[in-house]
Amino acid sequence: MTMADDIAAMRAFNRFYTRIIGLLEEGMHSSPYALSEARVVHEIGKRSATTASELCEALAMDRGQMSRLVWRLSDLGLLASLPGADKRSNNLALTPQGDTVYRDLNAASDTDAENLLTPLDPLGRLDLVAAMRRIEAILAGPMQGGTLTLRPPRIGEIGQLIARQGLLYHLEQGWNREFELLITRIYAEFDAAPDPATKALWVADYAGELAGSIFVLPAPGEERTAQLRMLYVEPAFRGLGIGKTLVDEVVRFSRAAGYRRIILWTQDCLASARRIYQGAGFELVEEEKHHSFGADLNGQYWALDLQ
Amino acid sequence: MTMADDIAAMRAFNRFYTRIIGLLEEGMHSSPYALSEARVVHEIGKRSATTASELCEALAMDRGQMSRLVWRLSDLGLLASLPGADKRSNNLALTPQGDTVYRDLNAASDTDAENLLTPLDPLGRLDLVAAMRRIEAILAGPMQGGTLTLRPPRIGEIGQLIARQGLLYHLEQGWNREFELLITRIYAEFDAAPDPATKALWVADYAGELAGSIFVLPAPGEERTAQLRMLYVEPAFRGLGIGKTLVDEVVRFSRAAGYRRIILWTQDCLASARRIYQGAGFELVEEEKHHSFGADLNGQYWALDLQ
DNA sequence: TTATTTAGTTGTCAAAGTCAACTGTCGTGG
DNA sequence: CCACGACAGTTGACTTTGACAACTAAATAA
Repeated sequence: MTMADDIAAMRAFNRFYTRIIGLLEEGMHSSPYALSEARVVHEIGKRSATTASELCEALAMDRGQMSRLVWRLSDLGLLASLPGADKRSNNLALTPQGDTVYRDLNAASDTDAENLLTPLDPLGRLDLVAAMRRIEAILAGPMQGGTLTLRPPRIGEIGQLIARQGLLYHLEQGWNREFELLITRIYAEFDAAPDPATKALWVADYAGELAGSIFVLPAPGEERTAQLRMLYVEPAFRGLGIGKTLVDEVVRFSRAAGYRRIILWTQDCLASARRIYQGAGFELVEEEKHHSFGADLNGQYWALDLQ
Repeated sequence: MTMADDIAAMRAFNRFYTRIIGLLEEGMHSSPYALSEARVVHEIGKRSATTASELCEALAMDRGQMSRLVWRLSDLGLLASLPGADKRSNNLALTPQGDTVYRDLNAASDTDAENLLTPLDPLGRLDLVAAMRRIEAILAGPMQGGTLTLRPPRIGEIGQLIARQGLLYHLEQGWNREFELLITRIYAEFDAAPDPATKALWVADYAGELAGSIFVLPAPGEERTAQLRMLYVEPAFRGLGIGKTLVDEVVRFSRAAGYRRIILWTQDCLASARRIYQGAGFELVEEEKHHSFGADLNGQYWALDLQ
C-alpha cells in the first residue's frame, strides 16, 4: 500500500463522511434552534459552565458571532451569564429551560445516530464502533485521560493478538510469516495447556482499545517455574507504562500461584521489552544466536527468582 | 457493548471527525476559490462532463445556488457549457484552465491529507486506512462496483481470519471460545502442513476489504483426498457469490493438484454454506450429532468425487 | 391537445461567517 | 504604582452561503 493509495483512501473517506455528517446535521433542522445555537447549547451543557472565549476555542467560532449567539440564547431564556471574578468575562451556564433544551437536543442526536446503527447486524455495529474508536485513537494520538484495565481476552481477541503481533513485528523488525505461524501455535498451545489455575492471559484495555497483552503458563519440564510469553504493547499506546503493568501482573500472579521462578525468551533487538524485564528484576541468563523469521537474531533467556 | 454505548461512541466520533473535516476545509481557504466553487470544480473534474442538476444531486446543493455558481465559474473561464440534445440543460465541462485549477485543488487536498498521514508510523497508517475503508463498507452497504480477487493471505491476515470467524460464529451461532481455540489450532496445522503444492489458502479480497477465505490441504490418512476447510464469508459481503467463487477455486486447485476426491466437515446449522457445497456438486456422506463449542450440533461430512 | 414534470434562471431573505475597530479589565515589568 | 500590552467581549459593516418561491422554456405523459 503506497502513500498515494493511502491518501486516495483517506480523501474518499472524507468525502463519504462529510455526507454522513451532513445528513446528521440535516436532522437538526427540524428543531426550532439553528445549528450554531444548538452547538453552543450542547457545548455549555457538556461543561456545565464556561466563558464565551472557551466556547469560541472549542467550537472554532468567531468571537463576534459568539457574542451575538450568547445574546440571542440569553434572550430566549436558555442561558444565564453571571459575572465572575474576572470582570472581563462572564460565566455562562444553562438555565433550567436551557437544560431541558440541551437534553432534547441530545435525545434527538441520539436517535439520529441510532437510526444509522439499527439497520446494521450486531457484527457490523461492533466493527463500526471499533473502527471509529480506532480512527480517533490514531489521529488524536495517545489519549490523555484513558484508564488502563487488565482483563481476560474476549472472544475474537486471541486472533486479533496474533494478527497484530504478526503485522507489528513484520513492519518493525522485518520478520516474515514464520513468526505469525509460530505465535499462532503458541496461542493454540496456551489455550490447550491444562490447569487454568497456573496459567493466565491478560489483555490491556486502554480506554476501550486493545492496547497490549501478555500471558504466563507453566514452563515445560521445569518444576514450579513459570514462563512469561508474548508481551506486547501497541505502538500507539507505548510510553504509558502498559508494558510494566502487564509484567508486574504476571509476577504478582506467578507468586500467588506458587511459582518459584519466571523465565522468558526474547530477542535483543526488542530494546523496550528488555528494559521492562530489567526493571521488573529479571536477569539475563543466556544468549544464543539463531536465524528465525527471516532474520539473524540474538535470542536471550531471562529469569526472575521469586525469593 | 450496549446500544447506548455504541451511540455515545458514534456521536463522539462524529464530533471528532467534524473537526478533522473542518481543519481540512480550512486549508481550502488559502486558494482563491470559495469552498462551494472548489467543490463544483472537483465534482465536474471527477465526472469530466455533467449537467447542473446532477451536480445539485451529487453535492446536495440548491438549484439556484448552482445556477449562480455555474455563471461565476464560466465568467472566470473555468467552465464551458455547451447545449446538449436536451435543450433544457447544458453539458458542463472544464476548460483547459478549469482543468489545471482542478488539478491544483486536487494536489492541495492531497497534501492536506498527506499532512495528516505523515506523522503516523506505518502501522498507524495501515490501521487508519483500514478503519476508514471498513466504516465506508459498513455504512454504505454492499458496494456496487467492487472487484473480487482471490489471493494468498498477507502477513497478519491469518490472525484476522481467526478473530473474525471466532467472533462471527459466536454472534451468529452462540459458539464459545472452544471454537476460537479449535480454529487457532486448525490454522496452525495448515501452516505446518508440509507440501505447499498440495495445500492452498485463499483470501477473498473485495474492493480491498477482506471479505472471506477458504483453504484446502491433504486429508489425513486418505490417499489422494483433499480436505476443504474454513469456508467463510463476511456478513457484509454475503450474496455476492464470494462463497461460490471460493469453493470453485478449491475444486479447480484440487483437480490440478491431482486429487481424486474432496471431503469437508460442516454443521447443519450453517445453511448458506451447505447450499454452496450442494451447488458445487458435493454430496452428504454422513451425519453425526455432537456437543461442541457449547452447543448441540449436527456435524455433516460431505464429499465430491473428481471423476 | 393539455397537463405535468424537469432543467435552469432570477429575486428576495435570513443565517452564518469574516474583519476590524472599540471599550473595559487584567497582569506585569520597569 | 502605573503604563503598556494582552485579553474578554461588543458592535458595525460586510461577504458568503443557503433556503424558498416565482418564473421561463423544454420535454414528457395522459
